Amino acid sequence: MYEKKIAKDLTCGLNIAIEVIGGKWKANLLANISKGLKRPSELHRSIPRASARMLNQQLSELEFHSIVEKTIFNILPTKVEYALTPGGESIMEVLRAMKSWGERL
Amino acid sequence: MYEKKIAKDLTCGLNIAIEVIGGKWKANLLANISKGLKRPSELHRSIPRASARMLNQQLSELEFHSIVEKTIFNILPTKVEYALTPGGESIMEVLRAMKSWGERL
DNA sequence: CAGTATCCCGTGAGATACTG
DNA sequence: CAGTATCTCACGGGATACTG
Repeated sequence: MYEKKIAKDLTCGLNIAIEVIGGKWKANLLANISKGLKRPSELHRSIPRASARMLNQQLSELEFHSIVEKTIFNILPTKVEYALTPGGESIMEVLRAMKSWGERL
Repeated sequence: MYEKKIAKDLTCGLNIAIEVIGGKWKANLLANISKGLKRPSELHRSIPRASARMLNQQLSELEFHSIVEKTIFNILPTKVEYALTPGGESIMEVLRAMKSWGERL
C-alpha cells in the first residue's frame, strides 16, 4: 500500500510533479500506457529491465495519484488493464516536452 | 567523479531527460540557480533538507551533462559560482511545464 | 567556504515462493 | 495472469572529520 511522501514544507508544484512522475519507471510506464499497452504483462514485456514487483509498485503509486485507472476483470485467468486518467493525459504533454528535449542535439 | 548510467538499449529522449534532471535534488537546484542563486552555500541554505555532500554530487552530475557551468574563483575564502548553460536554460522550459502541472487543481 | 574521504546504517529492490 | 509476502543484501546517503 502506498502512502504519501510529499514533504509538507516543500509543496511547490515542481516537487509535486517530481513526486508523481519521478519514480524510477513511472515515465516509462506512462509512455507505454499512452502508446496503447494496457496489461501488466505487456508493460513488463516492454520494460524487461524492471521487475514485475517494481512495476506493480510504481503502477499502484500512479493509481494512488489518479494518474492511471485500473480495471480488474473478474475472469480467469485474471485480466487487468490500466488506462490514463484525464490527469494522466495532461501530464503526457510534459513527458512529451521532456522527450523532445532529451532528443535534441 | 560521475560516470554515465544511461542504459545503452534505452536511449530514447525521455530516459535521457530523466537521467539528466531526474536526480533527487536536480530540479530544485536548477530552479534555484535559475532564480539567481549561484554559490553552493546559498543553494544549500535554500535546500536545507539535502546535505551539502548530496548537493555537491548532484551539481557535479549537472555539470557533467553540461546543464550547469562551474566557475572557481582563486581567492580565499574559496568562492564558487554555478550558472545555467544554454542547455540548462532550455530545460527550464520543461521544468516550468512540470511546475505548472503540479500546481493545477 | 568548497570539496573529499571514511565509516556506517536504513531501505530499495532482486529472487523466490505462494495465493486467487 | 496478477499480486503479495519474506528473506536478503548492496548501496544510497547521513554524520563526521579533514584538506586547500
